[in-house]
Amino acid sequence: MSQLFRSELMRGSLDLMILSVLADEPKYGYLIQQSLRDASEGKVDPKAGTLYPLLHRLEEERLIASRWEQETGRRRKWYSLTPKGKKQLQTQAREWFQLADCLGRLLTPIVRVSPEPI
Amino acid sequence: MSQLFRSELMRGSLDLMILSVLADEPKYGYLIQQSLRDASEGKVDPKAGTLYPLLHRLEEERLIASRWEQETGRRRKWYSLTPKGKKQLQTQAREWFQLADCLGRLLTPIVRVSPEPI
DNA sequence: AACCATGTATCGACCTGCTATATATCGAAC
DNA sequence: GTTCGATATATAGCAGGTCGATACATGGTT
Repeated sequence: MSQLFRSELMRGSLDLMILSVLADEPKYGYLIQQSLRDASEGKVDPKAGTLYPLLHRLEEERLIASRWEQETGRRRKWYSLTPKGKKQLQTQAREWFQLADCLGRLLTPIVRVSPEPI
Repeated sequence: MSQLFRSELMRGSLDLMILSVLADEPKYGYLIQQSLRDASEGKVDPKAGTLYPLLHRLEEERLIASRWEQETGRRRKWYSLTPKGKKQLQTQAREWFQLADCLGRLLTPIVRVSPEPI
């Protein structure tokens, strides 16, 4: 079964993941949590105590905007990317790919020597 | 010119980078710093206040071992991977590639839409 | 002699994710 | 009809890592 990533490994990537799952359409917190879990096959699963403060921080930075909705009786806070957020997503995504390149180059000879045991 | 990565983005990856540059041969702190800077084209450049506490922590966890040497009059503390450290390097490297896969899948449609401007 | 790169080390500040806890609604099972 | 689990948002306090600033010392160059 897929294991959770160490939280320390994801630090600094989580906000990027949030922005990316909001790229297509607005989502509310609980749905964002599910989207991440689904997209990562269960390996990324931020707890509520992690997710909501992060959303508040992103909103404070004007990268996302929120709106309360009450369609079916249950109140939900829908988050969407602002133009600034879309720009930030592009920038951070490119930065992340560059870091991935660097680490990939560092690590490739290492895992090549000893492949993962089944 | 190449820019430094945000420190938050590298959190949780830096110890992995340290282990990887020690994979081939022992190095002392200052040399580790240079190795990372060279391997990353200047994008990864941990400060002394970051590097040395990290090395002490890795040593405390028995992932690396140290030995003072004074060949040319200048005292240097040489660090080398322990067997436990080699194992940890393998494990963390594979974990990192998995995370890279996840984020890659999340981000690929985003950067594909708007490629990096020259 | 002054300066700079080298070399190791510690401290407090800051940021971010965690656990634990709180509140509330909805649908299903009993 | 009420108990329970999933849904849904929120806050407080804690843990851990990177930073800048600072300190000290050596070697080579000018």
